[in-house]
Amino acid sequence: MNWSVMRITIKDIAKKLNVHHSTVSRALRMDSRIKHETGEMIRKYAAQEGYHINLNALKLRGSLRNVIALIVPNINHRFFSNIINYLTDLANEDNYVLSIYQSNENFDRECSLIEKLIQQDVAGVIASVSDKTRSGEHFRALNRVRIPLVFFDRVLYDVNASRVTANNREIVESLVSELIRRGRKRIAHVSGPDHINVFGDRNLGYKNGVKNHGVRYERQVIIEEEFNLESGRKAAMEIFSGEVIPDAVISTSFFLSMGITGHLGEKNVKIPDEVEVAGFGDKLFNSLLHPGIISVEQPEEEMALTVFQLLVDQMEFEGDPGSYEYKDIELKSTIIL
Amino acid sequence: MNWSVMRITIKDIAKKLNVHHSTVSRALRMDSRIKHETGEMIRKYAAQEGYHINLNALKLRGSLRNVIALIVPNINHRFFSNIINYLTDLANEDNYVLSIYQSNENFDRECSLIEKLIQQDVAGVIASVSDKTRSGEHFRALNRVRIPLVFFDRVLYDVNASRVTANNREIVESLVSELIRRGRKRIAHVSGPDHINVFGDRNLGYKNGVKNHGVRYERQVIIEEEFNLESGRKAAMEIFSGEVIPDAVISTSFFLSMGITGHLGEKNVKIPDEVEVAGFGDKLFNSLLHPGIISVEQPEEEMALTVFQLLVDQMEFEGDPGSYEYKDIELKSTIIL
DNA sequence: TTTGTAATTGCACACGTGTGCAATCACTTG
DNA sequence: CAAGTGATTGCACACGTGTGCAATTACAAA
Repeated sequence: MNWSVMRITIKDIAKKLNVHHSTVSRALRMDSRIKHETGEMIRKYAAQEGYHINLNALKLRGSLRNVIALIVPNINHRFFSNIINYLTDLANEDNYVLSIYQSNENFDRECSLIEKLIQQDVAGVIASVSDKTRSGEHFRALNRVRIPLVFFDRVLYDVNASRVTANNREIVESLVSELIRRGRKRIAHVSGPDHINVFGDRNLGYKNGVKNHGVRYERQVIIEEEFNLESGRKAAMEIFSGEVIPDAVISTSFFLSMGITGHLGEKNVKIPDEVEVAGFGDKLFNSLLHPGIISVEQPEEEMALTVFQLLVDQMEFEGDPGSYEYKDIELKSTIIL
Repeated sequence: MNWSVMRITIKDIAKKLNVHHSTVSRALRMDSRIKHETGEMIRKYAAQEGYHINLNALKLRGSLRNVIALIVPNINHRFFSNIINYLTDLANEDNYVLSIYQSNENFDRECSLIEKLIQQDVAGVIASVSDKTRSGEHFRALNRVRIPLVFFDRVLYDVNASRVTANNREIVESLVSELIRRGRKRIAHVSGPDHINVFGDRNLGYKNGVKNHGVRYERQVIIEEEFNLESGRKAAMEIFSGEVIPDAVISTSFFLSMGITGHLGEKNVKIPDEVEVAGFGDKLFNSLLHPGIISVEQPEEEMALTVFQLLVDQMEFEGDPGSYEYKDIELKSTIIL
């Protein structure tokens, strides 16, 4: 549709009504300097002709920056889609438009997305990085052009940005304690690679946990591939194939939990009697899957709120750029029994 | 961060290197008319200074339209997030950027989103409307400014647009047949209001189905509020409270199914022996919830592909605007036993 | 009527980029 | 050396909007 009939502009309106385009501009913006009568005539004509202001012109002039970009690894994930829900509401309340992008756990796409955001001159960026991302070099481009940036959940530490995370290490330590309190002796852990802070922290929490309680048994399976039913099943098979099998499993993701409980179900292992399963992932789905499952509820709403406030704080900061103090905030998750 | 250090532009580069900005522009675009040596010097300097092209300027000139906007009612929904996954890939392959927006089932937000998209002059719009939307008046604004539009799933018929839907009526008819084939005599239906095509079609399919088979029993509960566990529970309570209770239930949404099976579970009703449950919703989650559940699998990937092709077709159409033939395409869902 | 003042509108420029055309330059050929 | 030719670069304008300032108009007071 390149023939795209030229959209009507203030100049077109001005020409028709024999006024200057600046007069039209003022009339539409309800500038008090325009005679009421003239203004009404212009506004009426504009409405009748279906005039739409051109935001690209405003953005070019630098008089409009109303886009907040959100980059998530995968929309198809309760945690992220819940965060998105909260953020859209918050952005709308403050008259921002939230543009949502997903990297699809693809590093190159993350890079090109960032470049595109810079080129568009967005007002701010909120990001949770892909699981392939190991360095923040590409995000530093945002620093250079002074676009405010807030990481959440999966964060990077080699970039100037505020960060909001959950207390992943701590909560897994607590999970271990809780399981031990319940009499479990052999707790296994199915998680992701250390280079992603979320998993690294949880892995650390697991190790600390078993160490704190002087437990000998330690069994951790790191899933490098995608988290899905299949990888969860494979992990479960691996864990439960040896001679000494665990009596509890902590899983780092909903889909892994699914795979694990699926495998156990096939083997007729009773949950939670024989093996207790605890995991991250949506409370609702966890409880639907298995009433007995212990789940970690992440502070999603609070996280969205905090992220948004930090971003706005940065966007509205007026002082010397170098003097802005980025913040690292850790929120508390909850264990749902 | 209003102090936002002025981004470097081609004019800045031109000034530093004592050339005209048009020369810089050409050099960066690898125009062959620029002497190789000059070009290299310019590109080197630009890279070193961290130059980023300003897309807003390009968009203003009209020489760039690379944004496809996607409006969904709710991202927090497997069907939509799956579609989003497919669409992002497709858009990326064709060098479009997919900007995702959610109306949150809010009519006003849908309106203002559309207005914003027009103001930004996006290349095309893909939409699935909110459940509050009854008229397409606000979408017709896209027609007026000639922005290509494709509806999917929840569509409107009073707007010039292509439409891609699943065979909702037909598949529910088939569901009814299948249930009857399995010996069920009293099939209930839990669904949404008629004014949304998706539900209207399914409701019709249900009615046709029972009529086709000469079944006397007909029980349909229309949920006007949000679809969630609670509304599903309430519907189940309503259906199973009377004297004559059904031996099968068809549910129109995953969360409703959840609520229904939850209620039946509490009453110790055996699924699928005593009551068979069939429903729309993600195959994966349905089967996780209850192995015995019958689920309708919608052709998500095919739908995304079709939608995208129709949009591209429209965007690339060069003929007389009035002569473009919008298409209505119905895809086939599958019943998973 | 004249002057002064307030109300109203017009003018010119800026934002960053690309492009048709003219101008300059270098170099070859006669 | 002059002219012709091709390579290279500069110039001016356009895209749509907003704003400081100047210019014009209208109206009231003297």
